[in-house]
Amino acid sequence: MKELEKRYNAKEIEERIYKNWEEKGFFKPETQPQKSAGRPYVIVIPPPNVTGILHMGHALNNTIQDVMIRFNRMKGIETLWVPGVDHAGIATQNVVEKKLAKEGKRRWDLGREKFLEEVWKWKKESGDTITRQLRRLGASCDWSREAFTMNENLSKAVREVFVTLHDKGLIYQGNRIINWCPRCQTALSDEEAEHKDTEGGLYHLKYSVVGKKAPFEKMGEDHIVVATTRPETMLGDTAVAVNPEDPRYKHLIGKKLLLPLVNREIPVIADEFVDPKFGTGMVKVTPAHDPNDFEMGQRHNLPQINVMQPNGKMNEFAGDYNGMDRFEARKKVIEDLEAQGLFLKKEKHMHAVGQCYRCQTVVEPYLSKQWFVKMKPLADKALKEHKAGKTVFTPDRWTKVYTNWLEGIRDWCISRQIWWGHQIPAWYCDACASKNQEPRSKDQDLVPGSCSLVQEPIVSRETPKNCPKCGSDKLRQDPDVLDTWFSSWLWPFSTLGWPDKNHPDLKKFYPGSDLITAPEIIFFWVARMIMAGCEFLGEVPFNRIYLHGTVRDDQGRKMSKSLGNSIDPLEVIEEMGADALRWSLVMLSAQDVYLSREKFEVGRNFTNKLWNASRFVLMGLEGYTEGTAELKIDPKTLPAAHRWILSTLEKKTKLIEKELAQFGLSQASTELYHFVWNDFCDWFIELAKPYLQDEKTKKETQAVLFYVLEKILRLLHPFMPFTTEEIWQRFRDLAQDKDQWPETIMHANWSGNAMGSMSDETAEKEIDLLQRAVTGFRDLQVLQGQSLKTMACATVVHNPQVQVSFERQLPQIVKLAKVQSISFVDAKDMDMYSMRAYPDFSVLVPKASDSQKETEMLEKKIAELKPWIESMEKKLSNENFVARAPKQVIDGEKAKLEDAKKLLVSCEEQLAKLK
RNA sequence: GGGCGUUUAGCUCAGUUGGUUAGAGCAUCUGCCUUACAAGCAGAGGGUCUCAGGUUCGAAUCCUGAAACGCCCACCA
Repeated sequence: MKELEKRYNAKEIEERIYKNWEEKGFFKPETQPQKSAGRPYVIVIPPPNVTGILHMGHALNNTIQDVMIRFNRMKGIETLWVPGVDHAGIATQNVVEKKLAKEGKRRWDLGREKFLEEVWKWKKESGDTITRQLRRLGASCDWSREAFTMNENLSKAVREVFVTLHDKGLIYQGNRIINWCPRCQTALSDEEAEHKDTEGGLYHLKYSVVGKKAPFEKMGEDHIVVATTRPETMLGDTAVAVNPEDPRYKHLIGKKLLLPLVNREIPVIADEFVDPKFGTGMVKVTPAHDPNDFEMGQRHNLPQINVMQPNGKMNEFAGDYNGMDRFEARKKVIEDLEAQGLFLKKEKHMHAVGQCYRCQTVVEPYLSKQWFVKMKPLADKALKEHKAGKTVFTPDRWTKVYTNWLEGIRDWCISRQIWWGHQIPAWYCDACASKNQEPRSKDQDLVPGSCSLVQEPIVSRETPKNCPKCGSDKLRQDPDVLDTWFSSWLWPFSTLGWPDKNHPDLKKFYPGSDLITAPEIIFFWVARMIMAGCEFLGEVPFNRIYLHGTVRDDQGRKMSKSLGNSIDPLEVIEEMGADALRWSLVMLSAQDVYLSREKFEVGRNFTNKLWNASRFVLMGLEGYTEGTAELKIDPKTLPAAHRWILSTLEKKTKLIEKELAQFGLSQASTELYHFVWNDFCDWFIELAKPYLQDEKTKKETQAVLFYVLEKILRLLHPFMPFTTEEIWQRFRDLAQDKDQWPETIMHANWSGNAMGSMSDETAEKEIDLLQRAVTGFRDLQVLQGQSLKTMACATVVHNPQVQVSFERQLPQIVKLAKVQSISFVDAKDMDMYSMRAYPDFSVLVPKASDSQKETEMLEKKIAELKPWIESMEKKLSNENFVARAPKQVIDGEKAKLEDAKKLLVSCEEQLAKLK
């Protein structure tokens, strides 16, 4: 037998073990030896960005998934965890653009094709990083099924979905106000604009009534005042609106105003939207730069004047401000208005400003032509499935977040003006375009956007060669690409071979079981996946959704690179091992995880504890040749300590299984922690030592140690796969029935093969008594500042039944309490001793020379007991209590009261004698 | 403006459908290198369960209200 090394070498062991697992194909469902007949357990990974690196959020998310996967695999359920990465359109493009910027180049300098080559090159170089890091974490994904959103098949799925929805009329093009990121220069969906409360200004501007000039005399007569947060957009104003019922301004409706700086005449219109109570009750209307104004513009048939370029600089319609950045223009507009006496004031104003979720740039509500998905019909299907109980959220509170969003769903803007992604499968015919050269209206010229052709596009699964109308081969594909999430929302089935409806993986593994992810992406991803599943497969893609906490730093801030507060999981792995990282994360994951470096010590210390306990057990097994996965001894013949640990093992196993079945990972790990550390290491190993010395009990003790620790390894394996595998292999080497043991602990049954019940209440009571007695003696020794190794101690026991147990455990108590001997004495002799009292018994040690401490101790105890007894008596004499409380509670309280009274009497007697 | 969450020991958090003197880890203090483990062992101290009402025989737990902090959503310029 190989002995375990004195120190656990995480790095060496973990790398070696993972390599072996993967090479042997242990992660594939196909190689799993024991499989039950039911449905398989399937998880799809939330695909990390292809160029990303592993951060703590990933570490937590993937640890949880791996625990669930390994747990189910060991339960004998066929298990598949599909891994993969996301092309992450904007994010990846930004990374590559930044790289180019260092060489002083922009993407347009290269052109589309060259640029995409660069991105693919970058993907090749860094694309493996994240999956390599997931392996380091121990993730037991089936890498043979690794997917990538830009793979051939996934791209095919994207086209299939686009065309299907288009044919159903659920995908359409529209001129709308969307969120525009001037830095990324693309449209964003509503979800991609993060609203952040910002203190800005509310600027009050004066517009003159046509024919009047500053200085003005009366507001509402010769001029009006509008309030705006973005004064530079006034250059695109095409009206001013008032509420039709507002008596102050009724007379102005239909009058013309002179828009300053650009000197355009604009009408005063009446619209219900205007809230008379806000600002001045007059609203400047800029249909091309504000969603509300856009709506109003539609209602009143107002022109839309776009005054901004896609990069956030003003355009030629902004007159003198052409070429100026929007924020610069904001300042200049105010300065110029002030010079003309048209700037009234600036008020401080808190409002939510949208920011690009990829680069934090302030987004601009911007009018452009984009592709949209009509979401209502999809959302309705998902809601129907939810009402049928098909989507269960844990924790439950997220359910409402999910359904509320679906109920108020808005159309999804899916086109992006970037290059990295799935190009939209829509084509325009240049020949047709030039033939029916419709004169484009002025309005349309004012609307930028890359797909602003008037022509109806050809939407097709296959790239068309010729125009179906005129036969020309001069087809141009829509330059836009699809939102990254447009491929992600197909993930649960595109990774399983869809749109091939007969793909064996799809047939076998769809729908999946659980989705495990962070709540931040409920809308982006979770809800959309469910909608896609319902729409295209007619079935929700997973039944349970577990949303775990967010990883934060110890001040509660989100971990992020820019804040510099992130802890690199790989550094932790390097330093303490993946198991330590995993264990710590799981234990902390009851809710949001607040991290600091020291928090990982729990995991490090625990792996170390397990390692050392195993070392001890394996050393103690020297010469033992009867190790088997099953206990071949009748538990009834064993000493109480042995029966107790077996009983406790069984109890805890059930408890942990229950927790894991309902995503109680943190609770399960805490139970395990205490079982292994306190019950097994602190008590059982210590109790077992003398039995190992004795030839008569040696073998049975070895058998129990072997059995229990081997089961502990199985229970722990989902959480700390590496350490448990390493140790388990040593047990396997030792096992007599080696052929009964699978090649890896991954394939061993999680709770061991079912045996007769080990539950043993008598043993549990006996060991509980032993523990309290030992603790009592230890406590007294410390209190008295003396070792009792050479002293005879004593005990007083009232209950004859307890007396029997006590006698049986006496040698163990002597040993563990480190006292010379223990004898039973009469209560009347108690004054010769110091005492620690318990309900059933008292432990006594010879008195210290000074009785000072002794008196204090007794007085304290009495002071504690008296009020308690009083309140308990009151409680028990309460008729209502006796009438309504359950019998067990009453009996328990009564027994406890009796014990306390006895105790009080003996304490008082002793105190009297002392004095 | 809506919705949600949190508030328990110095710190981080558990606390299962209300029920036997409220628990753990870290930190602190005391004593130990006891041949598995000093990343350890054995002990100790430390809590008006945010506040105010209510329901109940009984509340950290249920209800109402308040405060503080945090998160999500929202087109009031």
